[in-house]
Amino acid sequence: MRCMPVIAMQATLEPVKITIFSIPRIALKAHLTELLTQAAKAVAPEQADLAIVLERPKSAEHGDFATNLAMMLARPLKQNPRAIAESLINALPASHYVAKTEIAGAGFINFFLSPAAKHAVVRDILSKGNDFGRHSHGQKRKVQVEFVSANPTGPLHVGHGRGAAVGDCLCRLLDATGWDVTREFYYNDAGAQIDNLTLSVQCRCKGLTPDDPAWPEDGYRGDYIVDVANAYMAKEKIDAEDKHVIGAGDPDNTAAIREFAVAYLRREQDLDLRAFDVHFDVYSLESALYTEGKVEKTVQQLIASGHTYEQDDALWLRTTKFGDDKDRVMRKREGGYTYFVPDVAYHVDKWQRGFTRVINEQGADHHSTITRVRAGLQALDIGIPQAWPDYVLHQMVTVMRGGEEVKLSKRAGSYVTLRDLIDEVGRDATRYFLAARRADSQLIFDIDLARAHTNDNPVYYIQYAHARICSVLEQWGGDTSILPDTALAPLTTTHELALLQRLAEYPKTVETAAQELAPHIIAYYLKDLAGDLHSYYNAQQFLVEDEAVKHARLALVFATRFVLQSGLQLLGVNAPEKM
RNA sequence: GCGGCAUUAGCUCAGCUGGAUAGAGCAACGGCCUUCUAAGCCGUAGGUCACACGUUCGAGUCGUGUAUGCCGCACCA
Repeated sequence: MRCMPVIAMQATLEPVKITIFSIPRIALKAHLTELLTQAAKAVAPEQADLAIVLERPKSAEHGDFATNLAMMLARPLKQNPRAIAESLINALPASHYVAKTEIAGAGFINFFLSPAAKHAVVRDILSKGNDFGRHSHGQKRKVQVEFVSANPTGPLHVGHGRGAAVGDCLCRLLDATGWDVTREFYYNDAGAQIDNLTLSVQCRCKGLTPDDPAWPEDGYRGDYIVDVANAYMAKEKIDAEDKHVIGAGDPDNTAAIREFAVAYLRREQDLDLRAFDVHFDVYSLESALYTEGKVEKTVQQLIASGHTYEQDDALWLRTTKFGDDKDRVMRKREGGYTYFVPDVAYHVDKWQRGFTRVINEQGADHHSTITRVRAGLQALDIGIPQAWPDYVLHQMVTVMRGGEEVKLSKRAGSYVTLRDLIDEVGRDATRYFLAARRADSQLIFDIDLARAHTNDNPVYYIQYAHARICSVLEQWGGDTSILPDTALAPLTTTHELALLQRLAEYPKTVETAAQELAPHIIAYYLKDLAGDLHSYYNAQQFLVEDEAVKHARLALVFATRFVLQSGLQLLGVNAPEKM
């Protein structure tokens, strides 16, 4: 059958009568590592410090765990790897958890776990419920995640949507791994873009259109500007997050227009985010950094640090000392500060609030700010680490509809907004599609696919797996509280073993996704898990006559349901009980 | 020109600290509903992992170079 593997059976296999309540995957791995360490000590005492690597083979034929230890020892021992592998296996202590070992390929040692070891994960899940897969590695340390941070100059577009989906999932992942997460949104409500917004609204108030010769060159041309202008002229009341503004109705009152327009658009963005089920703990305003004197204070400290200089009537920061390719202007010739100055002040504020870990999720088109902000923080010399804060950058989103690209252009106003997507394809599908790709690769959002209620659509595929389980449990009608104590010995088919294996990988998957700040790993895992469930479902009946078999299978799918729920929750996607 | 990201099946994309025969989904073709929801399953076909060198037992993965695409390179944000 298999191409010439040397099978070495363990001397003692029998007494698996031992009760295994819960063997986390990691403990199993540690157990095998210990066995190998002892074997290595016997075979190659000189190489005792060699790190033992155990990995999960891609193919089930290669067992549940494999090690390349024999290959690593081949060179120092000057022996054939397969011969070394045989010696290692002979020196391996017996274990209840190991059913079989074999040598394969160039000298891999494959481990096949006993059924009891594989079943353990079901008990583990059913005792922990939705907590299965959660870790406490974060030790309740504080982490702040800043994301979206759109300028209040227009509705959120798809790019912001990607930031919202990815950022929110990051928060959920960090929370699941034991961090104390603060979600923060930074509004750039000061500066030139807001002046431009104010001017654009004012022009609309006065009846100008973008086609008019008097229309400002960089003015915002979108129709939403008309809405803002109309609301202002109609003296509407805006209830924003932290203040209430009433339109003055006077086209010449620039200050009033500015305040109204910003409040109006902030409210719009808040509503969009709420519809996306994304919520923030803290909203920070750029304007507040000015009014509270934090910008000025930072500037004074930078000057005091000696890293600034005056040239051409402007104030410069010597960012080249901190890895930038050229120095940057801090205070412009006409007096105002450039954007990165309040941004540095903002990050000083974050640091002083005690966030030793900060993650900024933003579009890759803002990449250049990273060096500048970090340089400013380093120049202050207040003990901030060089690589602080962390950044997660997402690449551009291209929206496709009917096989054609829908162009994004904020200034032109003809772009797909986040709200458009939510309305058209639904919240779940939008969130899934925007979070299911690696952040640093460009994303093509296919509206037609996302809104398809067919098996093409991975969102429904996953949700359907969950709904199927719920349906089975409902038809069974029994009390699920008996399932955690069910004997699992009847679970022996390849479908069942595959599902058990997948479930056991969940905690590691969550940990990896959190560590790498990569929510898409969860999305892919869920697709695979749903696939295992669907295959199982089609291959075998769960509600069978034999009570022992039925209960064992129900325990397995019940456990699967918890993991599907937990994973979907990490993505912020619903787990419907019926579809 | 400089910097960042990318390049894997016809299309959209995975591929964990280097490991065994590179994987899904869609599209194509062929099967499965008197049985727990066919929003599902099973099978077939589809590849010079952009290219070239290098590192080593072993490279899609690491290094250097080249090509192509996107993004950035303001006294905008």
